[in-house]
Amino acid sequence: MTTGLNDNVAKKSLHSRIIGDIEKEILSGQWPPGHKIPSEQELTELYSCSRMTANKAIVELVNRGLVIRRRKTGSHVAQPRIQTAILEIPDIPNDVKARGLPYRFEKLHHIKRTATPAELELLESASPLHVLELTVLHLAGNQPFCLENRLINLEAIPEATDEAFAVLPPGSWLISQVPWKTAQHRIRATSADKSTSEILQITQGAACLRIERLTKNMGVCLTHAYLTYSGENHELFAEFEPSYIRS
Amino acid sequence: MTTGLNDNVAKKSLHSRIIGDIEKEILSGQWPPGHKIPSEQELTELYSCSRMTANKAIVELVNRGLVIRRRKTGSHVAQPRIQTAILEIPDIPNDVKARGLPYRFEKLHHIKRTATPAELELLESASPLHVLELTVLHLAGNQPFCLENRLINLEAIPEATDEAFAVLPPGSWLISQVPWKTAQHRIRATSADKSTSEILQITQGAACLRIERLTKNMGVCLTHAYLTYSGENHELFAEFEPSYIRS
DNA sequence: CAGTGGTCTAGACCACAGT
DNA sequence: CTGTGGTCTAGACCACTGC
Repeated sequence: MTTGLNDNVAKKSLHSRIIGDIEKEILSGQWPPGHKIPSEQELTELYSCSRMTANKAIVELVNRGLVIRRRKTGSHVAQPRIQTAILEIPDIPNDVKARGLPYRFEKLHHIKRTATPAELELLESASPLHVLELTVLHLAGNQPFCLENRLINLEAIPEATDEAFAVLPPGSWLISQVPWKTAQHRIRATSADKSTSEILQITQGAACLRIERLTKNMGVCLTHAYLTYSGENHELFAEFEPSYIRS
Repeated sequence: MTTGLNDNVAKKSLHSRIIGDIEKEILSGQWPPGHKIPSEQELTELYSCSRMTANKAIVELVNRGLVIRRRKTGSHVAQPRIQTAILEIPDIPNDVKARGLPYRFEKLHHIKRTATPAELELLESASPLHVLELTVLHLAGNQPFCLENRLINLEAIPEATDEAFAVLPPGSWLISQVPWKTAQHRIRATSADKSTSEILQITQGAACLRIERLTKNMGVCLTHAYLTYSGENHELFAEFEPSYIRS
C-alpha cells in the first residue's frame, strides 16, 4: 500500500480512522469506482488490528453505500448513486417559528363522514371507511402560510373522532398518536384555483408548491393530506452526501 | 422479558434476528418513544449470544435512528423524526426513457467566460473564475420536458473547457467526470417568465417546478444548475421509512 | 462506586465463488 | 481447492454518568 492510508491520526477509535482513511481515498477520486479495497486480512496488517475491527470499518462503508463486497473477489468502490437525496420535510409550526414569526392555525372545516369512492382509493382501502375531513389554514403572523386539506382514516385512528384539534394542528397531533410510521410525499407545482387563492390571499393562477402526503403504519393508510404553500416564497431543501448517515 | 422477543425465527443471522425483533416492537408501537430496550448484557442472556453480537444489533438500530444510547442509563427508543425523507432526484434521460418516450436534448447556449459577481456568490468563490454557461433543453419525444440552465466552474473541472456536450447532456457528462460529490437541492414553484414559457411551449405565468442544484466535491463548488420542469405535469417523489437504510 | 456503553482482541467455523 | 467475506465467541480494558 503506497497510498498513504495511515494519514488520519486525529480520530478517536481505530475503526473510524480506517473508515475515514478509505472514505478519503474514495471521495477524492484517488480510488475510482471499481477500485479494489484492501481485504480484511490486509487491513489487519496495515493497522495492526484484529479482523473484527477491519470488518466493522468495511461493513460501515458498505452501509453508507461507498463500497460493495463479494466473496472471493473482495471489496470494491461502489458506483456512485446520486439519484436520491435526503429531503427535509417541514413541520409547519416549527418552520414558521424558525422564521421568527408567531404561529397559529385556523380550522376552516371539520366534518366526520363516510369516505367517497375516490377517497377510498386515495387511502388504498377496499372496504367502506369513516373519515374525518379537515381544512386548516396555517398562518405566520397574520399572513397565510400553508393550506392543509386532510383526510383521517377513523378506522385506523378512532381517537381522532372526538379530537377537537384546538391546541395542536392535525399533523402535530397525529405524530403524538402514532409516532412510528412511513410517509410518501409527492411534490409538484400547481396554479392556485379560485378558492385556494382566496384563502391564501394570492392572485388566482399564481404558482404554488403542493406536497401530497400519505401516511401509513404497518401497511394501513392513516391519513392523506395536501399541503399547499402560498406563492413562490416557499422552498424545500434536499441534500445528497456520499456518506449521508451518521458519522 | 415477557414481550415475545424471540418470535422471529426466519432470519439468517442472529444479530439480524435481534434487530428484527426489536424493530418490530418499536414500529408497532409496543415500545413507545423513550421505552428502555434491553441492555447488551440482557440481550446476551435472552438470545444466548456474546456481547459483540448484541452490540452489533443495537449499533445498527442506532444507525437507523430507531434507538438512542447513553451510558449508565442504557438504550431507549428514539423520538421519531419525520422531518426528513429520501427524495428521488431524477436523472433526466432515465426519467424520460422510463416514461417510454425517446429522449434527446438541444444545446441552446454554450459560452465560456469569466463569472459575474453574482455567479461567484452562487459558486461560493472569493476569487475570479472562468465558467461555462450552458442552456440545454431536454425533450421527451418532441415535447419540451425540462429546461436546464447550468454554470460549470472551469477551475474545478478544466476538462469541461473543450467538451462539446454533443453525446451526453452536461449532467450526465459531469457524473462520469466526478463520480463522488455532494449535491444540495432547492425545490420551489415558479411562474414561467416569457423566455421560459416560449422555450417550454407553455403559457406565460404557468406554474413550473424548479430544482436548483449546487454540486460540490471536497468543499469546492463544481457546478450550479436550474432545472425547470414544464407545467404541472412533473412531480417528485419522496419517502420516509423508519428504517430506510439497507436491511 | 457500579452499571452501561465503546472498543478491541485472537481466535473459530462456515458459505460462497473463482480458478 | 483457496481466498474472501459473514458471522460468532468469550473474554478484556476503559470511559462516562448517575446515584
